[in-house]
Amino acid sequence: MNTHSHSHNTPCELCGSRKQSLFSDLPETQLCTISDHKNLISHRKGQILYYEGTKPLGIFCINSGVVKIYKTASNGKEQIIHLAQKGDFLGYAALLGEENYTNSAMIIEDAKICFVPREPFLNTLLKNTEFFKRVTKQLSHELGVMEDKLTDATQKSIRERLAFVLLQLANSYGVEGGGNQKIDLVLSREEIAGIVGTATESVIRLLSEFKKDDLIDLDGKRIIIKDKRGLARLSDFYA
Amino acid sequence: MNTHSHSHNTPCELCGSRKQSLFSDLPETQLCTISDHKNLISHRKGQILYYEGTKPLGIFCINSGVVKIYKTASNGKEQIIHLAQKGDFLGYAALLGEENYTNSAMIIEDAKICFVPREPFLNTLLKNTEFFKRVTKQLSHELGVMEDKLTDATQKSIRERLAFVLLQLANSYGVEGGGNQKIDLVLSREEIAGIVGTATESVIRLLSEFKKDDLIDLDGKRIIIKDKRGLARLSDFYA
DNA sequence: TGAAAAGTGTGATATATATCATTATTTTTT
DNA sequence: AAAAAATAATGATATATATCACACTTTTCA
Repeated sequence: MNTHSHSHNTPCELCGSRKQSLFSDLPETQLCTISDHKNLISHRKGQILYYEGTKPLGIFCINSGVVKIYKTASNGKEQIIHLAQKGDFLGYAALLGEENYTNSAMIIEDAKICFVPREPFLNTLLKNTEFFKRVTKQLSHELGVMEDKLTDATQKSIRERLAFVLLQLANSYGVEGGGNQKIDLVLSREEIAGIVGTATESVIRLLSEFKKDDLIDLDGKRIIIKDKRGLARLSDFYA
Repeated sequence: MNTHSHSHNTPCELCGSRKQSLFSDLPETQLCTISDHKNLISHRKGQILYYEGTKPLGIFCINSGVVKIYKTASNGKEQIIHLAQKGDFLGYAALLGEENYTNSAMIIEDAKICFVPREPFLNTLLKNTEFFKRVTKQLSHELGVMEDKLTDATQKSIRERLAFVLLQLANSYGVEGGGNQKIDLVLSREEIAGIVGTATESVIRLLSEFKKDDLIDLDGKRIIIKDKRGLARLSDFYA
C-alpha cells in the first residue's frame, strides 16, 4: 500500500462518519482489524455498488454521499427500498443471511465508501457479542420499518404516500433557508416515483398540485417544503 | 409445577416441531435450559398472542396451529405480514431490536405455542454463537422477503397479487385430493384481502372470476387450486 | 332453537391513478 | 455552440379497484 492510497484511506479510528455508524462502540483493537482490511473507494453518481442476485463479499460503510437501494420489478420499474447515507452499513443482511444480494445499490450522490471484506467483519462480529447484538438490533429495526412500508403501500393513496415521502426526505436531507426547509438532494421525478411506488407522471402531477396548494415550492429538481403541517395532515400521519 | 401441567409440557428434546425450528441444532444442555423455562399454552382461534406497541417479554415457538402476524393501518384495515405455523419463531425481532412489538399476532387455527422468556432465550443466544448466527440468518432472510412484498405491492395489480397469494397458500397449506390441491386453512375473505392488501369485495369478485376461468374451485371457505400453471401465469411469476 | 351477528355475494357508481401521446425544457455530448 | 438525448410537464383516455348499498347465507350464542 503506497503513501498515496494511505492518505485517501483514513483509518477508521479517525473517520468522521464512524460515530454515526454501527462501528461507533468498537474497541480500539477490533477497530484496527477492520481498519487494516478496509478499502476506501470514491464513487461517482450513477455507479453501481452491487447488483441483486450477486454474491456479497463483504459490507459497505458509507463515509459520504447517498446510495439508493432498490429492486427491479418484473415490469421493469424500480422500487427504491431506502436511501442510505453517511454512517450507514450496506449489504450486511445478505452476508448474514448467507444469500445473494436481494437488492441493488446505486450511487445517487458522489460518495466515498469503505469496503470491509467478509472475514474481518464476520470475525469481529463473532468476537464481540456486543457488536453482534448491535448489528442484529439494526436488522430487527429495519424489518419493522419494512412492515410499515408494506402497510402504507397497500393501505394508503399515492397522494398520502408522496406527502409522507417528502416529509421523510426533508427530515433526512433538509437544509434551512428563508424560514423553509429545502430538500438538498437531487432526485429525478422517476426516482421519487420509485420511492413512493407509483408512475413518474403521477409524481409530477401531484407535485404541481402540492405546489398549487402552497405546500411546497419547486426549484428545479430541488423541493422546498413550505407547509410541513399541511403535508403531515395530507399524509395521514399523526401520532 | 404439577404432574398435570408437566404432561402438557413436553420437553423441547421430544418436541416434534423442534426439528423444523431454529432450535433444531441446539446442543442438549442448552436445549434443557430453554425447556426448563418454557411454558406451553393452548390457544383457540381468535385469541391474541400479543399486540403491536406492547413490550416483548420473550419469544413464542409454534408447536401446532397457525398464527397471523398483522398490522392495523390508520384506516382500520389489517395488513397481514405473514402467516406463521409449526416450528416458526415469533417476536424475536422485537426482542432483538429492543423495541416494542411492531405488529400483532392472532391465532387463526387452534394452536399450541411455547413461550420462552427473554432471559433464557437471550442467554442461550449469547452462549451459542452458532445459534445466534442462525437466528440472525433468519432475520436477514425475512428482510429480503419483505423487500419482495413491498415491490409486489407497489408494482403489481390486485389480480396478480391474489393469484400469487393463492399459490403461496397452496404451497404452505395445500393437501392433495382428486388430482388438485386444496388449501387446508380457513381464512375469511377479509383475511385474504388483508394478505393481498386490498378490499374484501375485490377478493370476492376476483375469486369468482378465477373460478369462472377454471383456475380454482370454491368449497365453502376452502379454495381448491385447479390450474397452478394458469395462476402462475396470471401472477406474473415466472423464474 | 331461534334471534342476532358476522360473513359472503352482487350490483351500481365514483375516482384515483396508470398509460399513451405530445410538447417543452434541461442536460449531456460532440 | 449545435445537436442529441434525457427529463419534465401536460393533456386525453381507459380502467382497475375502492366504496356504498343491499340481499343472501352461515355462524354464533343466549
